[in-house]
Amino acid sequence: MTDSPKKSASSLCERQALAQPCPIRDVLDRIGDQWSLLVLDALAPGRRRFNEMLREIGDVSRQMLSRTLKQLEQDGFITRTAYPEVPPRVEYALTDLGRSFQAPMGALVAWADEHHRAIVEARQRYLAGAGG
Amino acid sequence: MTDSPKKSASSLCERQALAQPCPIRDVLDRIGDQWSLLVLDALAPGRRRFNEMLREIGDVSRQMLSRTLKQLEQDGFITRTAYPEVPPRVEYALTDLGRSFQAPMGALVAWADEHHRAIVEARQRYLAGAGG
DNA sequence: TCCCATGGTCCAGTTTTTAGACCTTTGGCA
DNA sequence: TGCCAAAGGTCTAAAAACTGGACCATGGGA
Repeated sequence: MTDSPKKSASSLCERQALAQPCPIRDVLDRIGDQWSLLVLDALAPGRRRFNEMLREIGDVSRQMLSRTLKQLEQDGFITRTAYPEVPPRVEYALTDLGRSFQAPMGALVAWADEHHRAIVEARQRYLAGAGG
Repeated sequence: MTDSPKKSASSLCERQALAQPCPIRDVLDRIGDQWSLLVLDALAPGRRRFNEMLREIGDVSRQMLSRTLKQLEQDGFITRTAYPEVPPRVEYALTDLGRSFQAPMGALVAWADEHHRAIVEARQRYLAGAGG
């Protein structure tokens, strides 16, 4: 085939040909990183403080948690409320937008839960057959 | 520290306290990287060759595409078929497992599409208010 | 008085990702 | 006959991202 340009339209953008990035690529850049989903999930039950999330997630570094929270706040998924106390208290909570994201995230989690076994098995098969 | 165990049960794992990682963390580690979702999506319409995907995704490096494909194959999302031709031809395609993943991914994409505007607005609000 | 806790930031060292050269083999073209 | 292109990767060096831990300011408790 001669590199026909008729790449059957995919749901995600084929490329950000235009300066304007496509919605999905744009969103994926945020929630597709290592921590965003975990953070969003940690906030699902309710508001949380910084160190609380740090402990809860467990393997996220302060810097990444800080950065992730900042980005999620920037994109309107969460709110940040700082109380002028000593020691300082800062609480993070989901916005309506953030809560609305729980539906697709839930679908993802459910899928993962349901198919985890199949994945583990595939992995073992692969290692048995190709990797040793 | 007493490490109180009363962290309100979240849908994602709180921590991989046990050697056995929780399903979701495990799955997220794979599809939560920079490229997996894009690759999976590129394969949604049908089988694809390596360089084809490289061009289609556009901003993925050869190495990362190669690595991502290998991992997705390892986890049973896709198959790799090499034809003994010259120049070599290798085709990648979704497995049943991979196809089953399109549902939750679709939910994610739909959400992104629907809420992209809100996100962009939130971002602008944030910049206007806090960043300059 | 000293230390801890809070929410971050900063720094240095490590890991991951990138861009680009390179590999192998055969066909097309001059 | 000689040279380049194409395919699907791999390798390397440099850039970027991430990590762990120190550090900041402040007030309460030991």
